Amino acid sequence: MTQRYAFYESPLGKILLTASESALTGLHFVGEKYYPGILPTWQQDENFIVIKIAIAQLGEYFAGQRKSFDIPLAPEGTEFQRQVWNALSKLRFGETSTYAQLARRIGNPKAVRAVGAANGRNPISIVIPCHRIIGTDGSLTGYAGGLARKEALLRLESVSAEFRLAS
Amino acid sequence: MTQRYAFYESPLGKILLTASESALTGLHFVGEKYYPGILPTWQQDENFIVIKIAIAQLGEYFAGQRKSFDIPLAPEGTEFQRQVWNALSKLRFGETSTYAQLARRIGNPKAVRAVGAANGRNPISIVIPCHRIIGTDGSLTGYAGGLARKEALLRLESVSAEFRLAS
DNA sequence: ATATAGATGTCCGAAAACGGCGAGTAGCGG
DNA sequence: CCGCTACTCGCCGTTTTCGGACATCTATAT
Repeated sequence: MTQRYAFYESPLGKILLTASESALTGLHFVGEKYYPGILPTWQQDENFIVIKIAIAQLGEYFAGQRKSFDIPLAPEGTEFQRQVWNALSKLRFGETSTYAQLARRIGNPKAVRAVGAANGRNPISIVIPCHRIIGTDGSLTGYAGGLARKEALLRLESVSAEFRLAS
Repeated sequence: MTQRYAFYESPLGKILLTASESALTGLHFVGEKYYPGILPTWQQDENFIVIKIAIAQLGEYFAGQRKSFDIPLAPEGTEFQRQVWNALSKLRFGETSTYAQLARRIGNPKAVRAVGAANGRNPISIVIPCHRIIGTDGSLTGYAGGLARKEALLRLESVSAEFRLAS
């Protein structure tokens, strides 16, 4: 399957975006744990419509001026993984939840660790907000892009949220 | 057919060399799996020209000072076996390949096991470098003279190869 | 002719190892 | 006691590993 891709320089590091014919399929920090790399058959195209939209909305997001994304998504994964990612997508800007809650939400309350794994394999970071999931005890526990980025994202969202409440 | 023969004491054990009128026909470790033995009609002669050359070049090879042999060869075997041995001879010092690759090389990609068998029946060890063939997964899998000798030969060549690169 | 064995490689299923967790317990200091 | 940390153990989907069953082609022995 041929894919288009482009890079975006975010405040947290270079990001690789990949897209199929009609939807976003990947969003990874360059060099992160599950960084997919680029296949020779893919073509670079920062003007492809889906990618263009994504980059624009990411810019607004990092500027604190966007609280939800509106991009067609097509994450590839197993049935279970898509369930998790679906539930993830329902979390709003600034909201956090726990692995256990997420497991309950998908009706599989004991699959806590499996949820953690699926969370880690989220192919579309930020847009599918896997960074909003923390441990029951409040610790960050893990992030494919590194804990520093997870903390930064959460701070960005909490600051903006507080700002919204205060204003 | 009358044959001349002689023994050579190598670092890896005693070797029997046999020659026809004008070419080398055999090179076996004494006691190895397909060791041919000696017929009463053959005559021992370590000064026969072909044998003399072979012994000299073997000495240089084991000393790490020779990377290819220049001896007239006359291995006896079926059409298929000679194809395999021919392909084998094109492998250079330090190079390794797999049974599958060798099968492809002779245009008979599915005859992997047959290639293995033909490989094992190689009558002129070392000079026809059947020891340079390993399994696709990297395992040594087998050698008529015993795996220990195969490993020793490969190590000798790889060490020398590295030395060659480093110098 | 026919059957069998061999210095392989591929495929498929079972089994084990591995994680971005949580709950429960046991030990420590205050 | 209370709070904290460190540890063990159960849970569940995914990934990796491992083992056995074939496919396939010669050469050799019946």
